[in-house]
Amino acid sequence: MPPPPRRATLRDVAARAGVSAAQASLALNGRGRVAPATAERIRRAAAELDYQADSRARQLRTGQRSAYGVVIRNMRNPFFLDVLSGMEVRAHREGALLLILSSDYDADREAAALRRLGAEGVGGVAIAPIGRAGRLTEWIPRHPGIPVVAFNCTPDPALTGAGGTVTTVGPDDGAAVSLALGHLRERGHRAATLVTAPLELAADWGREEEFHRRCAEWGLRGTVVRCPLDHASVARMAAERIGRARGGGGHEALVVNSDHLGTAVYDAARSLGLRVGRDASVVGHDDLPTSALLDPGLTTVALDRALLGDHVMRLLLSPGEGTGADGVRLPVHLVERDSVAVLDT
Amino acid sequence: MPPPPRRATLRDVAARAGVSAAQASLALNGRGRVAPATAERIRRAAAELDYQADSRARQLRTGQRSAYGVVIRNMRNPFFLDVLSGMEVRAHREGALLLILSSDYDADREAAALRRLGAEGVGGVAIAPIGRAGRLTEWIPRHPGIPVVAFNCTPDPALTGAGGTVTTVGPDDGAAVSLALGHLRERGHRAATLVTAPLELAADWGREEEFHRRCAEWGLRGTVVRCPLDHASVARMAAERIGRARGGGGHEALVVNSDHLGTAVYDAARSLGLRVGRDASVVGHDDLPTSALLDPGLTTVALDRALLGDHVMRLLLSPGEGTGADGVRLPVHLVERDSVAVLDT
DNA sequence: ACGTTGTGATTAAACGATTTATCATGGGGG
DNA sequence: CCCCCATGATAAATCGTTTAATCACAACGT
Repeated sequence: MPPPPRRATLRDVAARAGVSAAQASLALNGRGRVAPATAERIRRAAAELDYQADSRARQLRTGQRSAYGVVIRNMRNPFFLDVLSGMEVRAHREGALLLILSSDYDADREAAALRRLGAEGVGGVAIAPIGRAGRLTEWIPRHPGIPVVAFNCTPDPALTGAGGTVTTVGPDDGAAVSLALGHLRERGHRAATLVTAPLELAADWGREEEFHRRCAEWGLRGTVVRCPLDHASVARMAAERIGRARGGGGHEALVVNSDHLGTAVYDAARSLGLRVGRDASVVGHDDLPTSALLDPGLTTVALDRALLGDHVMRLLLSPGEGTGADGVRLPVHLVERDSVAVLDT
Repeated sequence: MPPPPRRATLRDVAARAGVSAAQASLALNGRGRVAPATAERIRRAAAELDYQADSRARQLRTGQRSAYGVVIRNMRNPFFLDVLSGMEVRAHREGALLLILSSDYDADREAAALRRLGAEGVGGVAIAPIGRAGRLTEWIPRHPGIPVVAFNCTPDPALTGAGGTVTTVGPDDGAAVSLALGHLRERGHRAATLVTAPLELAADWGREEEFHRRCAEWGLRGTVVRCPLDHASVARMAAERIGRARGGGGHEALVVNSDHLGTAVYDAARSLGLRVGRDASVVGHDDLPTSALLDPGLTTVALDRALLGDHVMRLLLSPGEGTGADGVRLPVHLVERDSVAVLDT
């Protein structure tokens, strides 16, 4: 009986070609001095055995790395899918692999994921961090030379100062806020509410600062409310605020950081027997596929998600290339639909 | 100047604990005979250095594998996102990692992805195959002992017979077709059209066979049309068919294999100035988030996508456990909305 | 006093690839 | 005739880990 078949190894190829393993390696990588005839024999042997170098062994020896880690906040948000897709396209072009983990908005899981990726010998880590800097600041100096790209968050000096090559890429927070607030202002609004995550989870505090600045500049009454970013919590919070505003003869205009939460606001309005775009206003973020289909359509601040993914991957593959101190800020645009009421002043 | 910092290695830990690398390894893995005091010293050293065993080296030595490959058809379909999410949850519980690649409906890319995963030393491969069996049949015998789970496709004898541990998990095609056709029949339809991918891409031919069987059984006029499964092609095809049916005084009822394509039918109807659910009918598959928001709501055959992912991952981790010859068929249910017209006969 | 047993530690070999140093051989030039 | 060099091939070290084989040493029984 033949031995149980196993994947062909370099020795097998060498043996079949009647040559040493060293020659086989050199020939297949086209590196050393190998007689043309021998090289050909080796290549044929490799082809016949369908030889493929064990990537683990190779990487162990050479120290090079071809897998890249991606830590996202959760796997159910279509937003990430498009980002991943953008990353995948470029990764495929460069022969890189993507290891995908979810932190699930949990700091411990995030830390565990990072540890794991470190052990796995990954060539870089793209992460949508939760909270400000967090455990990432500890990880970075312990993994020197491994580029980190933080995406979808505000550039954090604590991070870039941690020693490694850290780049941040995300939407241009300033522009996003301006767009949302500008739109509200144009439609006659004098007040706006920014809905953001609890302090320990929020990674886009830049947007918040920008919000205050703009409100001051434009004389809007700006409020920031922190709220767990799940559907139920946001719906509850929105219902409460919309109700209160209406009671006082006012009008609640919410700016939420995802279209997912926009729909929560719709539900809140509906539960109050009110209609978004008339009795209350929302501006979302991301322009998800569902947003155009809502009734009324959700006005939202959008960016090219695949482009975001592409940038992330590019920065992972050639770190720090052509980026300023505060990373890459991607252009955003407003998708104007009907979720913002026109107020006559 | 101190040497450039690198990740701590087992030797470093051993050195710091004043002991040999072997003892360090044994102590950290709790395997051999090591004095309690020494073990403690080693553990402390490891903790101080934040040591984490290099997974590549370990796997090279032990032959164990902890990464699993996932080859999906394309990354932009939210369907896969939920499947991935389901996989990720279980993978995380078992300490497994997910390597995600996209075949992009291209046989060569699929083959390349498989080769790559083989070289990467994955512990198993989950794949949503394109076409019937395809290159997968060559890959399997060359990678003995590596479980393969084909998902979202009809069980293929060519695959299960290829030597390895191959399991198929997907929706119960029979039930899905029955549900769709049954619904049409209840609403007075006497004819139905199944839209499916071109032969070389279709992985769910079982559904087609079932379609014919049911149509015969229920006396429906069943047509199968093959069509590239992108929005434009389906829209064109649908417009053509709907127009023709109407011209002949009939009514076109399409069964499409994804809600993505359902929206293409909506567009086709709209371009003809017609309304789905009245002038033409569609039954989709998957119940995507957008489907409920369409106007009229898209009637669709759905399954629990996270459960699918969970099954896939479970079968990857403990191959062949409690599964019959034709794999796991998941229950499906009909989400009844308004995209199917009621015909009075 | 001496072999036995057992404990705790070390040495060394492996995993599969890459790469440096070494070696054999034959031809050409002095 | 001898030396040197180019060419093509090989042996051996290495990456970081695990693990089988070995070893040092003390305690113990007879």
